[in-house]
Amino acid sequence: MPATYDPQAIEQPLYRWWWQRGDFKPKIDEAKKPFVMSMPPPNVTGALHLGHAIVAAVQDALIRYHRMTGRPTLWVPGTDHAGIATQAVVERELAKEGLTRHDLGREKFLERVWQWKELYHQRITEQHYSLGVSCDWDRERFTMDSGLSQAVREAFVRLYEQDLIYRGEYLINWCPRCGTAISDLEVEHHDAAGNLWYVRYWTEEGDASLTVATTRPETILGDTAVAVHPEDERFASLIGRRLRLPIVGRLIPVVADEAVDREFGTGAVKVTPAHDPVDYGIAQRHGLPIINVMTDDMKMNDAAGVYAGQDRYECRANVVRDIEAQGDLIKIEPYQHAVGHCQRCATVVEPRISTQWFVRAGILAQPAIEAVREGRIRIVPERFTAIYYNWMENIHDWCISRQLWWGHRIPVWYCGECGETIVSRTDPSACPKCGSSHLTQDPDVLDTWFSSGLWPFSTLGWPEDTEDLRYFYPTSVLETAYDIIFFWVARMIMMGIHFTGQVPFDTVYLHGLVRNEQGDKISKSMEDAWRYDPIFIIKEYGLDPLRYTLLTGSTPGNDMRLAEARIEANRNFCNKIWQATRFVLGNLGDNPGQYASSGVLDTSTLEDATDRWIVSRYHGLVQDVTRLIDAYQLGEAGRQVYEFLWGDYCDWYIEMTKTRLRGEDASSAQAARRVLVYVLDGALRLLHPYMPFVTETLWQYLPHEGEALIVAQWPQVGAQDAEAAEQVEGLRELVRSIRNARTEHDVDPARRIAAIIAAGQRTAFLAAQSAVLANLARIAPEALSIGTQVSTVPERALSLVTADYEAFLPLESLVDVEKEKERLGRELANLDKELQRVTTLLANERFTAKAPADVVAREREKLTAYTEQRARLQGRLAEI
RNA sequence: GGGCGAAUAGCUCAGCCGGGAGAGCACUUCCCUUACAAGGAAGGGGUCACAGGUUCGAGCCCUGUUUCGCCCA
Repeated sequence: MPATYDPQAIEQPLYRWWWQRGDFKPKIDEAKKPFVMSMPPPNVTGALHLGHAIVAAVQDALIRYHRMTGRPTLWVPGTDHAGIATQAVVERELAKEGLTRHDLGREKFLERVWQWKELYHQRITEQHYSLGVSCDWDRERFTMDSGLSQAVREAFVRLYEQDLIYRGEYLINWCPRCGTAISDLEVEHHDAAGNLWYVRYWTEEGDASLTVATTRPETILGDTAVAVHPEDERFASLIGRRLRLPIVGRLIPVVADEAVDREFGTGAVKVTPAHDPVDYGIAQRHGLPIINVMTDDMKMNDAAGVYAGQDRYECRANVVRDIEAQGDLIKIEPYQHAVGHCQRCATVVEPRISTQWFVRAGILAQPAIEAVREGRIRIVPERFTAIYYNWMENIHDWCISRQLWWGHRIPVWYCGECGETIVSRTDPSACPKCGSSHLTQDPDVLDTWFSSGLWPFSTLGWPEDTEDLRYFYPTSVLETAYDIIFFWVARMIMMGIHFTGQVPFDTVYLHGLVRNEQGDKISKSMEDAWRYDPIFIIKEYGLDPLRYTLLTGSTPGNDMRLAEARIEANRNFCNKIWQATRFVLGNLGDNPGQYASSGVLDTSTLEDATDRWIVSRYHGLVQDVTRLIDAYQLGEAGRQVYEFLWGDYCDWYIEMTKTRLRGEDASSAQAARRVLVYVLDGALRLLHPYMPFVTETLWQYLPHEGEALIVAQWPQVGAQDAEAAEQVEGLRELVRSIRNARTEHDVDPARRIAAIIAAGQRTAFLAAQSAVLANLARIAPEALSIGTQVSTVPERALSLVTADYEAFLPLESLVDVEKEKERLGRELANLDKELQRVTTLLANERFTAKAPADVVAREREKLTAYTEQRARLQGRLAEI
C-alpha cells in the first residue's frame, strides 16, 4: 500500500466501485423495517456550497450507519427547480446581455432556464459524487419531472375540491423586481435608516387638526382613514369626525381601533389599507374603502392623481415637497425601522392588494401540530419544537400563486365565454359548463415550496399507489438545516398528513448552519458563493477530513465556522490511521488471512493483559458510539473514535505490541496480531459513516471477511475486563512518570537506563509486562529489576511514586539531592491537596448519606490509594 | 415587543445523566527511534461572562444582569 494517505487516489474510484456494486440501493426485505431519508433537494439555482456539504455529511453518515446495522436503507436524491430563485439568477444573466425575460417571451425564456437547470443539475450531481453520498441514484427526482408535476396537480385539485385552496383579492407582499407576489416567509426584514414624516391632517371644517407620523408619505394618496386607539383621550373628541387628506383633499373618517400603538409617533396613524397589513386589518373591521395607488412595477397609478406614472420613491419626494409647501409638514425625524426585502433579490417589498391563490393553512396546521404534540414526530434538538408550535399556531393563509414563468403552472382554466373557472387534473379542451373551447390557463405558477412540501411521498410515486410508496413510506428521518423549518419541514408535515394520512417521517433532525470566516450564513445567493465550493477543500485535503470536520465541529442545531486548521488536523488523522494500518499489515507474518476478524472477540480468551485492555476499551467504545449515534450525538461519537484510535490504539497499544511482535513467543505474537486486526477492523467500521473513503480503503487492505466495509456489519458490543483496564492504566502511569523524570533530568532520549521497581500486588502483572515497560520507558532490559518490595534502596537514585508502583532510577551523576527533595516535596504537596479534598468530602456525612453509592465508593478507593502513595512518598523523603 | 442560542485555554470549539476542567491549532523543550516529521516524547496555559440561589457537590439546574448572534411579530 502507498506510504501516505492520498485522498485523490482513492476517493472517486471507490465511489464508482460502490455504485457499480449496487451498494447504494436498498436490499428490500419485507420482514425488516427500512430506514429511509429524502435528500433535501438542492436548488438548481447554482452549485453546491459548504452548507450542502454538511447536509451530505450528516445524512450520509446516518445512512451508512443504518445500512451497516442491516436495515434496508434508502436515500432518495433529487433537485428542486426553485422557481423564484432560479428565475432570478437567469434574469440576472440576461441582464448582462441587456435583456429582460419579456424581450425573450415566456417560451424562449423557459428554454434558457432549462439550459441553466441542465448545467447546474450536472454540476450538483458531480459535486455529490465528490461528497461521497451513498444515495440511490436510480430513484433520483426533480421537482418538475412529469411524475412530480402530476403530484402537484393532484394536490392542488384535491385541496381546491376540499375548499382548502381559494382565489381572492387580499393584501400580499409584492416584489417589484421579480414582478410577483411572495409569501410572508419570503420577506426578510432588515433595519433601514429612514425618516418619520409628521404630517398634519385638518378636520373637514378646518377647526381642528391632528398629526400623523409615517415612514412612507407617498401612501398618503391611498389613505382612507386615520385611526387612533379607542382609549386614547388625546383624540377622543375627533373620533367619528372627518379629516381632509392633505394634497388630495379626500374626506376620510377618524376611526378608533385597538390595533393602534399609542406610543408610536403621535398616537394617530394614517390608514392605507391597500399598502399595509395592519391598515388592511383596520379597514376590514371598519368597512373602509381600499385604494391601490401603485402599479405592478411600483409606479404610481391613476388613483395617485397628478403623481401618476412616478416611481414610488420619486413620488415620495414630491409628496413631501408639496405637503411642505402647503405648510402641513410638521417635522422630519430620522428613524430606524424594519423594511421588508425580497429574500431572493433584496428589493424592497411593497405590500399591496392583489388577486392570488391561497391555501387555508390554519386547517392543515392542526393535525401537524398534534402529530408533534403526540410524539408521532420528534424534533431534534428538542428546543425547535417550541419554535415549530409557535409558528404553526399563528399561521396565516399561504399565498401560493407566483407571477413567474418558471415553475408548475396552476391547473386552472378560465372560460372565455361564460367565465367559468375550471380546476382540473388534466388539461381540459372544452368548458364543462358552456362547452366553449375558448379556455385560457391561469398564467401563474405555484410557489416552489408547494411542490417541495410533497417531496417525501411524491418522490416515492404518490399519487400512484406504488410498491416504493407502500414499503418505504413513511420515511424515517428528515434531516435539514434549521433555517427552513417553516418553509419546508412544517409544510411537509402538513401536506404529508393531509394527503397520505401518515406523518411523512418520525424524526426531524436539524443541524446548524455553516458560516464563513465573517460569520455570515453561506447561501447560493451570495455573489462570492463560488468561494465556498466544497470541491476546493476536497482537492486540497480530501473529502474524509472535510466530512469529519463538519460532523465533529459542532453540536446539533448550532452553527459552525469552518476552521481550515481543523480540516488539516483531520487530514493528519486520516494519515495517522493509514500509518497504523501499514504497521499492522507489516507485522502480520506469512499468513495474514488467518487474522481476519469475525464476530466478537471474548476478552477472557486473551492471555495478555494489554490485549484484554485494548479489547475492553474497544468494546466500551462500540457501546458509547452506538448509543451516541442513536441519540443523534454524531459529533461526540466521532470524537470518541478519534481519541481511541490515536490515543489508545496508536500511542499505546501498537507500541506495547512491538516487543511481542518482534519477540520469541510465537503464540503471544499471534494473539497480538489477532487483536491488532480485530480492534482496527472494528474501529474502521465505527468510523466509516464519518470517513467513508479512507476507512473502506484501509479495510480492504486488512485481512477481512465480507466484500466491502460499506455493507459490513456494525460492531457488536462485547465484554470488558475491568481488572485489565486498571492494570494497564497503572502501567501507563508508571511509563509516563519515568518518561517525565527522564525529560526533567535531561536524560538523552536514546539512552537506556536502569530501574528498580517495587510493584507490590502488581508484581506478577508488571513482571509479565517487563519487556513492554522497558521498551516504552527506554529501560535497559538487563538493568530492570521488578520485585514486590525493594530490599536495598540504591543511593542517589531518582525515586518515583505512582498509585501502583515505586520506582528507583539510579542516575547517580544526574541526581542532586537537594533538588530531589524539592521535587518530592512538591509531589507530596500536590498529593496532600487531593487527599485533603477527598478527606473533607468523605467526612461530610451529608455526602456519604446522599451521594450515590458508586460515587462514594470511588472516593473511598481514592482515599486509600492516596494514603498509600503518600506514605511511600514520605518514606522516600525520609531516606534522602 | 416575544422567543431561542452563544459566552469555557491565545484562536476554533467539545464537555453525555450534576460527581477530580478537555481536544485541535498555536506556544516551550527535546527527538528524523525500521507505521507515521501530515510524526513521537515531556510541558506551560482557564475566576467555565457577571451576581445571587438550589444541592453533600454546579461549567452543567433555577433567577436576574451584561455582551454578541438568530428567529418571530
